[in-house]
Amino acid sequence: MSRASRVFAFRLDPASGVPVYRQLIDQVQAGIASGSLASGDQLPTVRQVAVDLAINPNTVMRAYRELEIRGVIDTEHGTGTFIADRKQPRDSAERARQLEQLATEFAARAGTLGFTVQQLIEKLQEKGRK
Amino acid sequence: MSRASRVFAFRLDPASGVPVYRQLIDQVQAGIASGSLASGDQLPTVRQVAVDLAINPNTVMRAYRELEIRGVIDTEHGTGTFIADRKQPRDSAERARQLEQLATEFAARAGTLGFTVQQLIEKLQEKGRK
Amino acid sequence: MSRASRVFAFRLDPASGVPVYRQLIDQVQAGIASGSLASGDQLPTVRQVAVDLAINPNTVMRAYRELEIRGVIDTEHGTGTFIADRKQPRDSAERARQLEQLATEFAARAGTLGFTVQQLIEKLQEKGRK
Amino acid sequence: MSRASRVFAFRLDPASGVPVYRQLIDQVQAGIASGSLASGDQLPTVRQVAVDLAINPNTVMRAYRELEIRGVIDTEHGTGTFIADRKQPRDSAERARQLEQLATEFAARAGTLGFTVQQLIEKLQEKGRK
DNA sequence: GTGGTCTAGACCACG
DNA sequence: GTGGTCTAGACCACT
Repeated sequence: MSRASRVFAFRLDPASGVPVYRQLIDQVQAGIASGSLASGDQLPTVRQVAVDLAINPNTVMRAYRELEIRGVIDTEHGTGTFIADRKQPRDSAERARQLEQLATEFAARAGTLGFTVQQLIEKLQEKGRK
Repeated sequence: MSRASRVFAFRLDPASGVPVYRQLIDQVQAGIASGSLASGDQLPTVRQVAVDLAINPNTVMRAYRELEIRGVIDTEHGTGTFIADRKQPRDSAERARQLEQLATEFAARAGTLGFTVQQLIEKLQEKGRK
Repeated sequence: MSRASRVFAFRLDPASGVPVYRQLIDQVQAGIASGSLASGDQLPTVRQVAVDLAINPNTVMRAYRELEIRGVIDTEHGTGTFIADRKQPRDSAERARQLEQLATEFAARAGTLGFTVQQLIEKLQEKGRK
Repeated sequence: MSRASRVFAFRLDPASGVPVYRQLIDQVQAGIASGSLASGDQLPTVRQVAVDLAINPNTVMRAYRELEIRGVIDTEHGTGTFIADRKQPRDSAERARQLEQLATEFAARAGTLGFTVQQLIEKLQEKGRK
């Protein structure tokens, strides 16, 4: 299987209460974190996503635009939308603190919803394999 | 420790994009599913929740109202709000959805901060060992 | 005249070819740079701007949203939109370079359009006084 | 130095939000207004501009076409593109608009970078003295 | 009454 | 064909 044939696909959860554009943003960011999206990869076109998910193109564009403002993607007018080069990380002490905080909050949220940390780790690993 | 002294506490995640009232509803349902809330348990008052979380009482009221409509809680005027007797089916599909959503959200936030999912998993495992 | 009575007003130039939402963004940023907008100042409401300029509220919201993503303004749901606290500047060498570059580009653009730098300085001073 | 050897060069500002074809049109008009372009002067070819600015020839063609429609330039098939004979009224309103727009844009960019308009003015004056 | 999300659909800009 | 801007209008969330 060639890498180029891999297609990034969005999925919506209409029951989640999370706004559609936000789900799209989260999935791109999660794709980058899990390694399924890398710098230079092309995202599906605005219209393609709109058709696939049966949503309005404007909603897709809004998500892509916000990702562009944040520097996560580059859009090239008339060409397509691509994952941007990762900007260099900040100082490492600050980063270690951020990771610690994220993990702590994650564990707390899991507990609140009645899941064990182990269950969540497994779910994360599953996402990484996809 | 008496059961009645157990305090159910809500937590909000402003970064999640999930509407506040929806987070409240989810946490009550999750508490029931996980066993930390059982029939007859009292929920904190609308005012108490509003003060604790620094949100508008109307928002809390709306969440409680929707839970009452669903038959999840009983509101006894002048007394308080309690988990209803009615058996709640442990909606496993709903719980799977919440787990999925939580994992996606944190993978996305890891990506936003420039971490990989693998780094997050390692941090969580490290915390689990402590 | 009390400071609080000062009202920030947008103006559109329909002949400029610059997208409306972009004109709004630029005017907020210019207002901050010129000192006519400061941290905590409230911007006119989305609907008010839409009515004043006879444009669609969505266009205004788009401008405000982009400013919020960039950290220039804070929006408080149900309350209004406010100029955010200035985030601390970066290291001074980098900043001096940026200012130098901006001034150089400014002078070049002025020349291309057939204006003298002096004319532009006067226009900038005029904007600062408003 | 012969007059014909003078080269008219376009400059693009990708940060301005102004459409490319519009920037080209403005610069020709400004060149005429400021006297750096006069009747009979030849403009660079469509291909040359496209290569220099790394833009699509169609974009250049569209700008030239619009200028021709306005009577600002004459396109002589197989020969080149020239500033038209017809007297161009020095449209002072249009030039005032451009000056205003330029000042607003740079004030906005100063604000984005965390500078005040006053700082920008001082830098410009400093450059002017050199 | 404040901002927020989404749809439908038109028209523009760029390659 | 790609992305971009704007309008009109509905319905939701929060104070």
